[in-house]
Amino acid sequence: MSPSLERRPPVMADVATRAGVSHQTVSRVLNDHPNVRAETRERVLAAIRELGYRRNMVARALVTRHTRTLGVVSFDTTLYGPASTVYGIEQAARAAGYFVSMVSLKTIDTAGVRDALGYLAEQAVDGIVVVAPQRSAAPALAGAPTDIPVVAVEGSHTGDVSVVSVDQIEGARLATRHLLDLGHETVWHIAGPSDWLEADGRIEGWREVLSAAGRTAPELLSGDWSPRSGYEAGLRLAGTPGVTAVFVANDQMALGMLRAFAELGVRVPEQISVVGFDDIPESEFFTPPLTTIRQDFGAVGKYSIEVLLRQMEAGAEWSQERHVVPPRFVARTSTAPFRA
Amino acid sequence: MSPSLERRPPVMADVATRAGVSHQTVSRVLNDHPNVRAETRERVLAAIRELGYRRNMVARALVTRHTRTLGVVSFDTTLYGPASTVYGIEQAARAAGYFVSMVSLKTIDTAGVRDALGYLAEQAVDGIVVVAPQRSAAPALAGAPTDIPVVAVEGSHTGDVSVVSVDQIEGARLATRHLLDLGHETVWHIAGPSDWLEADGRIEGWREVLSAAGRTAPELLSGDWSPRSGYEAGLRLAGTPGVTAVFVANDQMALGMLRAFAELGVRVPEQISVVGFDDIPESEFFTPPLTTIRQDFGAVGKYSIEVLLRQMEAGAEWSQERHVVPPRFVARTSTAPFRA
DNA sequence: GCAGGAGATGTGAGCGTTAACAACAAGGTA
DNA sequence: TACCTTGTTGTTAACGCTCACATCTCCTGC
Repeated sequence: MSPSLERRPPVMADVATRAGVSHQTVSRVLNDHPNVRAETRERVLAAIRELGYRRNMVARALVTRHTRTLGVVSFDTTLYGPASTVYGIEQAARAAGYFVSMVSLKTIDTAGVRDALGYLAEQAVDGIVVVAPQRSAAPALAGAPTDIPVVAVEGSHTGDVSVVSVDQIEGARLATRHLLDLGHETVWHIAGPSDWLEADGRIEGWREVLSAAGRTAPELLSGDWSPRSGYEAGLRLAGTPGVTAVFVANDQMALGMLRAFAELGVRVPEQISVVGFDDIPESEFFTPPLTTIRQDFGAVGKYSIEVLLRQMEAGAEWSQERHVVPPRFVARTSTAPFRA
Repeated sequence: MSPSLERRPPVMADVATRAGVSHQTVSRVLNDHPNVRAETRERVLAAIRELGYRRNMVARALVTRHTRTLGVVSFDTTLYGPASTVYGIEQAARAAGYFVSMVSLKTIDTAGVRDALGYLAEQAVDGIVVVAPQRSAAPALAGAPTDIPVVAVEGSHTGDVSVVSVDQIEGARLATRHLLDLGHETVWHIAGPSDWLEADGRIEGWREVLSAAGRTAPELLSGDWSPRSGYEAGLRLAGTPGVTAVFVANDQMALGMLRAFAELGVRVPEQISVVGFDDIPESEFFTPPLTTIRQDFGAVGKYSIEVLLRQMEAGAEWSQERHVVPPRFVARTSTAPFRA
């Protein structure tokens, strides 16, 4: 078999031969090195075009020790929040000239996160963003490989990794305060799963505003973020006397609650006011349109890449940063003044 | 400066020295080569553990010409459909021992897809899945690099790439037939954006069933998948006499329509029956719960990886495959028999 | 008119791994 | 005993690129 039959993609040396220069000059052109004569550059570029040459990033990475790839570890990217965050991360990363290698975890646990970090380290990514909103991910982050910069999104502040997150406590404050301002005596809360840091923050903000106003916090209910769990909480609340205002920890559970209330003939907002959290695209069209707290997931993704790039530049002695994105109150028609 | 201060991660040669063997033997152990004495293997593994050695996949990729990375090009992974599909792809890829490099496009156009494919080719991915449901992506796929296997998800069947998709036509048939079976004289349809192949398929199935039943198809309305566009279509339809059944091309637009009907006092399903498409997690809790067509996005992702891996094994002469995932009718309470 | 410097290009080594082949020991067969 | 097989290990050469350094040319200034 003739070796010429083995059609291999052209390499730098082929381009060099064709352009009548050395491979090093080709490299210079490709890397925008200043000291190349314009005419030579043109000749090299022409050869590249003619041969359909594409630089082998693997060989390049071997010597530069940079893959220009960032790793992203995330939990269930089917959910709107993680999906939006990862989308923001990906956009920002590409804008900065980086690729993104994804690892989506089905369940977040220390071993899962540690494995994911291990995979990515082996892949030699230049940096890692971990979107791990559960408390159980923290130990894995604490024991992360020290030679790769890591940024946590919505993660806990333990360990020495930088964190970018939405101010959950402030969001909960906004929601609770809004309901109190409408004249409600107190506000019920449907929390997220107990392992989630976001759920914690929302409980904290809710409790804080309530006690600052001298109100007693009602019994805490909680769900698992799903519409169904909100539905079940709604069924329970509808049978509880004296409930006039509910702050639900996310929009999907709020949707389930609205459904439960509709089935039982409880009118929203006339009888009970409901506030959600997240502001998913659907919320505006719920029945009734949901008053909620908007999280700017895109901004979170963007900032996480900013912080990560900064750490990558800083090299060995990066400093731990924290970036907090403010939430925003979005008024719709699922809340109304309290009427006895 | 002493060179020992330059703490570099250990390489294969370090492991070899420590274990008292050659680097090639270390390589053999790492690659599960059979011809290594058990005792030697143990010694090497011990050295690996002690040194915390991790194989450099970049160097490996340079010589094997395989990166064990798959590229995924997708459109707006914020949407439930693409997000779920990509999630399925990622899970299946990792199960098969592959990493996933993501490129999310903000808008799908020929240039965007071509660029994305170019990036991934440069990254030397072993295969590419393109989730490009728009017709305008097709030309880019047709001119895709021929040396990397490509599978299109929900893509058009032109060109020589393999395609995995949900049977959109059949889904539309199920929806339309269901409404006719309930006694409705005809069925209105709110289509998706005209550039989307899925929108086309749903129109086709709808038309087919209608004409097979000898009914005339009403004027075709269309939206952009967003709840708002469904809301606007709903406003229009509510003012149109004789509308008793609507098949909406996705659940989000159906949500908007339900909202419009609620505002105008049109009762669903008593006055108008509504069927959606997708079965997003929220649909079950709409007011009323939405009858819809479920797409198994996870299966689509899984099959796309299966097909892709098959093509990668086949090497140069792979054959074009098509895999169609059947949709499923999901009955809820947004539809009812026609009552004059 | 020639030293000195700046710009443009080429040469050789090395990144860390796997592939191909060589080498050697141990055991079985003629 | 000689010989061939089989298993185990080592040696050397790529893979395609960038880096450090060498070389050569041309321009400037005294």
